[in-house]
Amino acid sequence: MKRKSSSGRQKIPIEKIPKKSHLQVTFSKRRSGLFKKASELCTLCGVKIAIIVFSPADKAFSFGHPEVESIIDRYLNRNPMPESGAHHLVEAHQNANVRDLNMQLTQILSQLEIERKRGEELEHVRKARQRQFWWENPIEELGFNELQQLRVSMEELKKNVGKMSSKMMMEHSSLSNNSPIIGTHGLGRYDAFESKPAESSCMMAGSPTSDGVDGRVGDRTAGTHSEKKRCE
Amino acid sequence: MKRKSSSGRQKIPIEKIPKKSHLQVTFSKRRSGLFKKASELCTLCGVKIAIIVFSPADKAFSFGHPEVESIIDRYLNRNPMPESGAHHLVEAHQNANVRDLNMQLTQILSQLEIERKRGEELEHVRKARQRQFWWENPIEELGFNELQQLRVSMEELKKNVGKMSSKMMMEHSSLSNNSPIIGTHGLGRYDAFESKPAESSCMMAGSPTSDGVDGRVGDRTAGTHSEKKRCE
DNA sequence: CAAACTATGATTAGGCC
DNA sequence: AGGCCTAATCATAGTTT
Repeated sequence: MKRKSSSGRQKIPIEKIPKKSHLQVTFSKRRSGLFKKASELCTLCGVKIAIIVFSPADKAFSFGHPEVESIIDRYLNRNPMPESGAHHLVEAHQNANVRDLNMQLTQILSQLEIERKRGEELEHVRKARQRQFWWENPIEELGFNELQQLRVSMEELKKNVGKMSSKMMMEHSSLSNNSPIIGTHGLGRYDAFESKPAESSCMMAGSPTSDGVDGRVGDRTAGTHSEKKRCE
Repeated sequence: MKRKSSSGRQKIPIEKIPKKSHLQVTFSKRRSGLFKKASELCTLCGVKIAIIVFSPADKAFSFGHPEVESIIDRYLNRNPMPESGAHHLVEAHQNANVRDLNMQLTQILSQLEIERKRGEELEHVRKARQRQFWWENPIEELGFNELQQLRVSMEELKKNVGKMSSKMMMEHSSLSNNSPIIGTHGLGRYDAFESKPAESSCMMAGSPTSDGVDGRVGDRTAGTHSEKKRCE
């Protein structure tokens, strides 16, 4: 095996990177980092930010929340009065595509953030639950009433999972290639008790590699609570 | 002596900070961090960057190398010609992509919501199970497994969408450039920002600045503000 | 060779002064 | 606002594909 696979992050002097390829990589990474920071600042403090970057190859990269143009506009004429120039509508429409794109992107990013939090919350619940499972000490007393109730609950749950999984498969098959998500082999039957035949279509491929949640150090923001609702 | 003068840096969720004073501090710190990052990116890669931030109190802070205005100008000056047919196609394509992304995201969100509900149900079941005896009911385990698998799948999907989203951002960002303009402007001569933050290129605009307000007026239509974006 | 992943240490920022 | 102390996050080099 290897023991010391890398020397870790090195300090580099803040001066122009001579090596072109290296520069390109650094540029990409740092640009994303910058945009990410900006986005965080946006949501944390609820402020408006616009960033324009001209790459070494003179490409324009921009980040804007809510939109680059409105912020620029406000900056240029520090006159935050409602715009009345109707004659600019034509021009505005011409750029509508780009602006709309930006806006949608902003929304998507924000939604993604929310979704990520949800996922983490779920995982937390799952882990806690798992722990409980292990810890659990069987009690010999069991009321028939409660057992039946539990049974009903499980049936419901199973049904729901089945429905969901088939739905997911449907939607996924419409997706593209690089989604090694749900396999196509059925797990056969797990209808250990009264089950509807309809749900035999529920099949999940266990992908053991995808549980890298704990392995990744960065990128995960552990939301602790946040019961928030979506904005339609 | 001191034992543990602080608990160290804590993780905070990326949502709007409710406490006003805290928000102000965070804003200041992160803003300088952002500007510093930008300056490093400037120096390292020799690129032009302009950042405009409107503080919670609506003050304008800006960072620019070489100057905000020139960069803004360049950014704005590169899209007055709509009749290039090729661009139209590209934009349409990207819009389609984004729409598609949005659609998928919506689906994911709704699925996630369902999953969350199931999670709650599971929690309920778990609580019940704590009191009950369970050894003869394998169905529960199966259901749990399925749910786990579902979660894994969702995570995969989420990652996928995240990647796509980022890719879209990159593509979109680089879209707005298509005309090679002047690139020679003697950048790369400013050395370490970190030693002296008060360089000429970094200016915090407070209030006066009179600022000739060059002819750049208007050109904005959608004045959507952040009020409606988030539901807190 | 570029993209992706990992290990690791530099850097940032949250909680307190 | 200005530091200190840490933990969280990030950037980088090395490695892999």
